[in-house]
Amino acid sequence: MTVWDRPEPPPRPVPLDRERIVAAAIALADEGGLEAVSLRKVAGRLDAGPMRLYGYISTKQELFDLMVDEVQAEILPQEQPGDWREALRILAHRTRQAALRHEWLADLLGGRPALGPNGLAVTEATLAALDGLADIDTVMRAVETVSAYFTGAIRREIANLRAERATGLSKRDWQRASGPHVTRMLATGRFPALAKAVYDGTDVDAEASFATGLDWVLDAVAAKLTRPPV
Amino acid sequence: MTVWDRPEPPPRPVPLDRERIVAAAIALADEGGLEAVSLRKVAGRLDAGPMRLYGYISTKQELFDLMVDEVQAEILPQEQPGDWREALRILAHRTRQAALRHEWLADLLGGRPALGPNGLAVTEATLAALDGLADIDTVMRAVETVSAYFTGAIRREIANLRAERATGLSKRDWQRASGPHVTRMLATGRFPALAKAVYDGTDVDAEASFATGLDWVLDAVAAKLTRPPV
DNA sequence: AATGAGAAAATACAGTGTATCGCTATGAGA
DNA sequence: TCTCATAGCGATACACTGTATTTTCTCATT
Repeated sequence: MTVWDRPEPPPRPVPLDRERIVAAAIALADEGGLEAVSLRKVAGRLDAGPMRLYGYISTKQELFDLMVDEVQAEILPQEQPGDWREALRILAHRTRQAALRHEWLADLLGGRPALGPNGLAVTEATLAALDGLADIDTVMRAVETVSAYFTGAIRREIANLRAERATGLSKRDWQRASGPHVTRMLATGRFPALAKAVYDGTDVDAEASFATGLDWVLDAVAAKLTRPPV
Repeated sequence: MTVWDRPEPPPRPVPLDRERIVAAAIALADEGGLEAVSLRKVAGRLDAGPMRLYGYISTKQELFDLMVDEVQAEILPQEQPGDWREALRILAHRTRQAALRHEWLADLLGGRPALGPNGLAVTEATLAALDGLADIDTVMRAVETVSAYFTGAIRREIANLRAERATGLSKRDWQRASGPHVTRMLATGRFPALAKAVYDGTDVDAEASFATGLDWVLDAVAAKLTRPPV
């Protein structure tokens, strides 16, 4: 019996692992946002049935956790610079850049504790930057404060970016002229400070604004680090 | 023909308005989190069919927007204190308290621009606190920085709170002993700074931690306000 | 060759957001 | 008082979701 007579063996299912699953999910999210990620579509990209995924994750939320952890690998800088301030600044900016590459990250940022290997590594890097410069509690407070800032700032930035994209207008134009509701509200005179900000404020670009706020927060941290370390 | 002969008129549908819809949605979210809010359930609480809601909102996302705006009314303080620092501190704390009352707020905070009447009022109050103390751009940067901080901090606090609740353990105990994964990771020695923080750090309560970080950020703002106002 | 175990697939279910569509009750006009 | 247009409402429908359960199949072992 030659090869030609024997039928081909039935197609074995392509092997799966978390890495491939997460990669597919990230690709979907990059293309269509978080809500484009469904277990069926993820599995579909891997030529598998949806239930197949449940061997690797036990809930969709866990898939999101894996996605976040995967992206946090992009955040880790190659090498740690000496200056604590530079280290924190870099971490913050890299997080921001990751969120600009993967906008869905903004929806997940800060939503759950990041306990994956890369998440822990990011936390480690953050703490390490300040290690020894003050007592542990001060260091922890500093880390929490800085990361609360950039988490919040990134979320707001992405939120605004989406709003601008949805209306097709720059934030200023939209507030100033074309957002009928906002315009009307400002016209009521009930929001004088806001009106002043909208009409007289300079339209500074997002990155600069992020960097400025970050510097302020880092200034605050610097001031607290002057106390003697333990 | 007496009243008794005449049949009752057919039951008129109970009138609806956004206020009642939003109240029902908030009640559901308070009880079961954001994912307990479905248009069917909201409508059900009002003895209406799901499609009825589409006369008042055109998308579920809009319902969320209305919910957020409603809760922001709780944030507005009754009267504005004279000191800008006190004003910002109060706004931050009231936001935090609102999020503790309505944990789902943490999921929505910063997710979309808050353009509802109460959202605008909160922004106005925040800007007004700093009005005249510096040039507009500095004031805006200050407002953005402070609110980025407390947005991020609140989100993290709620995220941790949920994690603790899910495991039934305090954050420290959970990290220190019972979270097998974290324990194992720390034992690898790859996260020395993190291990030190977990084992040697003091377990300060969430409100104090929030307040401390907030004070630091306010210090930073204070330092920038010293420049001459316009 | 039969059997057992394990993985994958198919099916199923309860629920979701939203589009569409006929009905019906209501108020305006005669 | 009757008729008619219309707006609002309910029902129905659709495509899709996350996940439980059941069925089928493949392979290694006896």
